[in-house]
Amino acid sequence: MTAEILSLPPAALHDQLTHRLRQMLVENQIPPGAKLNERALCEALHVSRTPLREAIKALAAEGLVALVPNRGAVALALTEEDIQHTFEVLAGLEAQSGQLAAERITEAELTEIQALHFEMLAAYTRRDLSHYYRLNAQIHQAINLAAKNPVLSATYQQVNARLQALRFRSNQDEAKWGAAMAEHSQMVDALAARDGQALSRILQQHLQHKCEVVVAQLRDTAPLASHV
Amino acid sequence: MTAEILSLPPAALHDQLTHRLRQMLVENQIPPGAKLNERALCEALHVSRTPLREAIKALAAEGLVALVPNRGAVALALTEEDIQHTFEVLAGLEAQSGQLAAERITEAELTEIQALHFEMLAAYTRRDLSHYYRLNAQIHQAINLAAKNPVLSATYQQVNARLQALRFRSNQDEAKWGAAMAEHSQMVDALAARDGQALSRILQQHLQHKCEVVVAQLRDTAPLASHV
DNA sequence: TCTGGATTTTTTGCATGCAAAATTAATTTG
DNA sequence: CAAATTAATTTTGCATGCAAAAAATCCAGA
Repeated sequence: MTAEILSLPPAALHDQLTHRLRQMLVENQIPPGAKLNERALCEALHVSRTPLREAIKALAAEGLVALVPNRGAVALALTEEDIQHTFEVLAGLEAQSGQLAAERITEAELTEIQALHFEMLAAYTRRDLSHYYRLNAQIHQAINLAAKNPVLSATYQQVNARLQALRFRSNQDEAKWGAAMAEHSQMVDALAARDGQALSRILQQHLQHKCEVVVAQLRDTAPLASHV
Repeated sequence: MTAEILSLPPAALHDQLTHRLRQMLVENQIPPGAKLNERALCEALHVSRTPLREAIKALAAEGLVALVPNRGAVALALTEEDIQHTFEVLAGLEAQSGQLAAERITEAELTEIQALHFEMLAAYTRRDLSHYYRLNAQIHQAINLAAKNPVLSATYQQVNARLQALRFRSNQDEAKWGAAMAEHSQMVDALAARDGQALSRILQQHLQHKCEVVVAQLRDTAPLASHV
């Protein structure tokens, strides 16, 4: 299984760097608005500037960093408007995923999603935010894969990555959390019933609510940092 | 209006190259499957390899070229399946654009789209394919802009670019063309009525039909090239 | 102490150089 | 003569070097 992978040449350096930097951005190791200093990153990652710069250009095309002429790259810093626009697109992509997944999902895939859902219920019951988030992401990912459209998956991933950095610090309040959990239950029911319309609607709502949570949190925390 | 643009420093070389190469790919000056030879492109575009390679990495992130380890980049060559997946995503994005445009379009924007529609009717009547295509693209673009979501527009553009190369050589038959024109009339009506649901449905159908035309054409022409 | 401007330092952007891999050509061998 | 090696050429991938732009520092003068 891994034999062919081992026989392949190791991924090109610029590709490894793209992944590594993307991870750093998504995990907030490089916070929004921070400058990407080439020399510093080169030393930290033990590479020369050429492949690093290539990776940065790729991430710029993905929308994770912004290029400022003669001033290098800056980690994506979303305004409240940007966040709403991005969630709106993501909601559309998830709605479509849901629609298609309902049509194309296999029994095995459905079973796995149901299992993940129960795991998430357990994490919710324990108020284990970390596991909850991981399972949440896995479920959305699974629905996406069930739509059987790699282009849709790739597009979804790309847009979603821009929001990951935000959600890392989002721990919602009790009421919202319960509502999100309820929506997830509805999602699984709709999937089991192969009701694409319903699933689509629920996902759209779900993302809308998630957007509200994120924006609310931003309003709570941003003012503290604004006078720095 | 252009004053501030003129005062800005000229766009970075790698950025210019990204645009230039994207154009070459979209206009089929670099045909699908063709290798992007760095030396050749450097000489043709009078630049060194560094900014060229950066541009190629950006286009790879956009999905317009594929990177093959140690073998450089290859212009995107879509299989029939890829085309269907891509059209499916594009249809979803346009459907969302239509939905939002119906809610957010201004009178002025609607008027302009109606004007473009009549221009397109004229081009259709003259069987002027070139103008027809340009106006068609402009109308879809205008609907997209009317949705007032820059993230949606950017995502749409990126996915659409992958299909542009195909549509350049697509001149559909009479019946299909008439049907497409009829769909466009329905689109304008739905927009005027601010009926997002209807517009969304029509756009989805419209893209579905366009996909069928492109795939049919591919089946007609591809076998001729397959024994080369 | 604060401001304005010149100078130094840093940083970015691009060109070039070199080694490894891949491709092509040449040569050998059955 | 064809298949298989081997050698030569090309091409990619990465590191380094250099110039222009930006940022930081320093310093004079109010």
